[in-house]
Amino acid sequence: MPQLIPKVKGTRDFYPEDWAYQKWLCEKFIGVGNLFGYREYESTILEYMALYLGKSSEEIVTQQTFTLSDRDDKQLVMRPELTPTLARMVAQKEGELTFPIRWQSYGRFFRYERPQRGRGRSFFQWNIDALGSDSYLADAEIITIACTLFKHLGLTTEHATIRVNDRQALEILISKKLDLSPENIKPVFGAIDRIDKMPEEKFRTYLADDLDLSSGQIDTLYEILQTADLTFSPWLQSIFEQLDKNDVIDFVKLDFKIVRGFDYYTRTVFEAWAKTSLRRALFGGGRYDNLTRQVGGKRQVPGVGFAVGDMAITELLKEIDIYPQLETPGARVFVTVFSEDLLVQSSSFAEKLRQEGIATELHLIPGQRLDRQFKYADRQNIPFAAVIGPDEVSANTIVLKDLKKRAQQIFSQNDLCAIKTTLKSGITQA
RNA sequence: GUGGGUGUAGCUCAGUCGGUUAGAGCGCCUGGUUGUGGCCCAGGAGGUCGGGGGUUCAAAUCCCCUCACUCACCCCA
Repeated sequence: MPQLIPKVKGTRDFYPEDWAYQKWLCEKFIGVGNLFGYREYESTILEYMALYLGKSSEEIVTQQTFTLSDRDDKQLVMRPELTPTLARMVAQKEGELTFPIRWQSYGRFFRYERPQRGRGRSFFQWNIDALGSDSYLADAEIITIACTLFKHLGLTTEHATIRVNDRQALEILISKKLDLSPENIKPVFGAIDRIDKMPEEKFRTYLADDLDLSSGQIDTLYEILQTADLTFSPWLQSIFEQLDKNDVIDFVKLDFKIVRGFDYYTRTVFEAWAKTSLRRALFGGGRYDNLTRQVGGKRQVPGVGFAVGDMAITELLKEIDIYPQLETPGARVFVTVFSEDLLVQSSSFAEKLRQEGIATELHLIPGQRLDRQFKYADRQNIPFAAVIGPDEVSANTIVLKDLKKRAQQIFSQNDLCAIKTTLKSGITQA
């Protein structure tokens, strides 16, 4: 006996009921995008490594990609994210696109990480981006879309929050107040999002020893981070005012500790976090104003967008108990086969129903008893069963049974009109 | 990548100071009822106890390795 070959670590199988959920989730995403006029697109899953080097997050590219070589020894990567691909697609056609463009995409992505709750190696991600506008309005629209997604999924400000920051303004503020040169600012930035993850003493030692900051600079840094308000960034102020007008401001707050690891973000950055025990970012995004040029485009096309993975958001829906109960669409009618010599009657009746557009299953196991056939139909959640036995054949009728209501009725085989009506309304009288 | 936990039937799990042929509930199959599914009754199938190695007269049980899952860290969707 051959061994059962396991599925690849960190990947998932989607059985019909699982897939029904995935489709539901996808439709929620795309539906929100459509509401704002975003068009769908898709691209390749395989990309060249060069597309990501120096632009994306270094850890993701060097340690968390599935890589392979093609037969010409070119290094290929299973896409870990979509934004560089989008930038390439835009750069390729920068002369013919009408800006601003609003695009969205839903697809599969791969990261070689340790699988965990809300994190796998193969996952789905919804990306939504606006390119060609350098106005704060584009950022406000993108964040509004994120909040609308929350609302459409049934999530409130109790469940999730979006933390927003302005990387550029914070950089200017810190380099000025700490008197740091541009090359010294990056490591300090990298350390900022770790401030809550270690005790203050330890963090101060780390800043002093590893980043060579004086105690005065460290005090100033603490002071800046603890007195966060919007005055440092007129840009963010405009965005927040617009979010207030869009009635989504309650989902959003300023947070200096959000800097994000992706190198291409230039200005606005944001992350959504669950407020429950789930310690996972639900989505993240920001403004990337130089990315098309970094992938070889001639023009600067400013962009802003974000990406939502399916796994963390699914864990959240489960945790707060709003994971939807969905039915997998199957047949409306199960046509039983009374005996093998009457198979032809049943199969031609089944075909007649299908020609009327009614989803119909014909019994497939020869010689099985009628009670088993009913049991099968019941378990499959098929609402109606049809019987054509010797009595029906001689009278040219069928028996149609409503399995939910446990009632049945006799119809002429030719009276498809009445049968169709009954299949919609159900059988009330036994 | 680092550190914990778990792995026994299709599912949920009992069973370890090592000791006959490894158990339960649910599910599944067959029959009771050869023209009717949710209940009931009777019977049945299904496990190399995750895999490999070791200790022992004897291993699901003890030891080592490995794999899978899982939680925390890291990072992030």
